[in-house]
Amino acid sequence: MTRQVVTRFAPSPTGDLHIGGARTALFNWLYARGRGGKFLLRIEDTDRERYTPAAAAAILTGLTWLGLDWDGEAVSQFEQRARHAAVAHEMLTRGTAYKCFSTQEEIAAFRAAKEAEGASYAVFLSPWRDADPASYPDAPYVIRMKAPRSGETIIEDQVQGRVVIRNDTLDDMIVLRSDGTPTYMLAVVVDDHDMGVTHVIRGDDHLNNAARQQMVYNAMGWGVPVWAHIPLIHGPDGKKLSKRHGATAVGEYQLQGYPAAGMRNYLARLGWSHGDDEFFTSAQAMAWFDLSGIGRAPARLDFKKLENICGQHIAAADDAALLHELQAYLAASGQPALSDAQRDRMSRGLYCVKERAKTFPELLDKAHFLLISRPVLPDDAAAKSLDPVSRGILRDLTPRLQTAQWTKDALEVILNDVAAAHGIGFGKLAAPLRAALAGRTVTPSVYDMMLVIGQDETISRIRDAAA
RNA sequence: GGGGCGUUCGUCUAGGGGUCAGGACAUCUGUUUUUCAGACAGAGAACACCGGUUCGAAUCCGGUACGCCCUGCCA
Repeated sequence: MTRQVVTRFAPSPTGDLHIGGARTALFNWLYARGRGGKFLLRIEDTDRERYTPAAAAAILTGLTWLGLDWDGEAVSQFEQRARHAAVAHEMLTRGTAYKCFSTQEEIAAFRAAKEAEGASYAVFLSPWRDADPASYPDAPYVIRMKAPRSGETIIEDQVQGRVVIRNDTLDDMIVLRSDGTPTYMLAVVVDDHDMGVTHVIRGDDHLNNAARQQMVYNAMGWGVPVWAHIPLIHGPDGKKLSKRHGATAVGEYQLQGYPAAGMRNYLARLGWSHGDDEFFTSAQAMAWFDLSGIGRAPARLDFKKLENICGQHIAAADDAALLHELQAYLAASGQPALSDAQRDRMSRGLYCVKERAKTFPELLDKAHFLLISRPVLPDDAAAKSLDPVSRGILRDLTPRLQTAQWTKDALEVILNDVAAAHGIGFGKLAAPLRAALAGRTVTPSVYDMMLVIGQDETISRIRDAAA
């Protein structure tokens, strides 16, 4: 019988949700959700000096915006510290860990001595590893894992393959500090075990750590989870992602108006592939996602591709859902909400603007003609199309429009007639009409605009411009 | 220093002994005898390097270079 899949995302709350972390969360989410499993969240907040509640909240906000829902309550690693300490002491009684009374000065001296012998670096070998408890001083101590000194530790990684690490390159890592608090290496293992995590999918910066952690599983006699270490994301220049590359926090993407579905699609495709599929829904991604599709090389962020994918998602979105997300964007970015009238027009006109927008700001810009109210103020370029001759043509147009049937076919006949009557091509008529209707030179089709804003508004706007 | 991982068009990637090395984004060039925007069509563009195994290597092996990660009483 196969166990239910349980994955987790375990960020440390040191700031906003990082784009790389977001992708790690996405992979875990996709893997669990695609298999009817559970996706858990744990905040690695054991470092109290760096912990801030605001940072922890920012991570939840980021995940929520991305649409990555987790099962149950987010677990606080810090709150499990008593359990961690208990496990460290159990390792002591099992003989898989020992008390080490070496001070940091002694450790530094040990290394200095080794370096003097020629080694530029040496793993610390504690003199207390096999010491008689009777010789223990009454002094602070740490608990170190009694790691195997020879042989090798093998990580069967679903992404990296079989990774072999010689045990003599690893030291007896500390599992419990002298103040009684657990270290990360102990805490992750205990928490993952306690939470029933079956698959650990995380950044490959943890690949080496996996060997140490596997030793803890073994020391406690626990089953080892399935490992999958995914490569990190780099900036467009191939260097490690940093503030210098612009947006690194998912919150920034939200503020820039990228749709969440597009973000998920783009992020999923970064480092993972399903043949040549580029554009897909989250439901498809869940069905397709598998560890075997993850690559081993780090990927770079490509904003052009992100935009392209987002544009496809906006174009394919259901109008009502799109309008809803657009309003959420407005609220999140601190912009004024849509009035009832604007929302009404938007829902009628979305069809002719959504195919040309890659982000929400762009969508808003393309929808300018249906957001504004009279009088329409033409921008400089549009004003040039409204010369005296063109205004005369627009004046000839209005009577025809007043008696027109408000359908595309009927309007097409009228516009062509008027253009012909003035001996000009359709384009020459469309330009001033566009300027009158939208005050812009770049707009949806003039027919769509007339249909969406309606007969009265169309005629009024033309009259305003022709006056 | 030691250890681990990586390297296919500019970018994301497919491909895992025999392929004209495929797709997507981006770029360039065309087309669009009624619309700015765009849409469409086409083109250029890659197996890091050096050896080895093999009839045959982008694919397997070794090395080099470069990059990243780990090497904390951080996570």
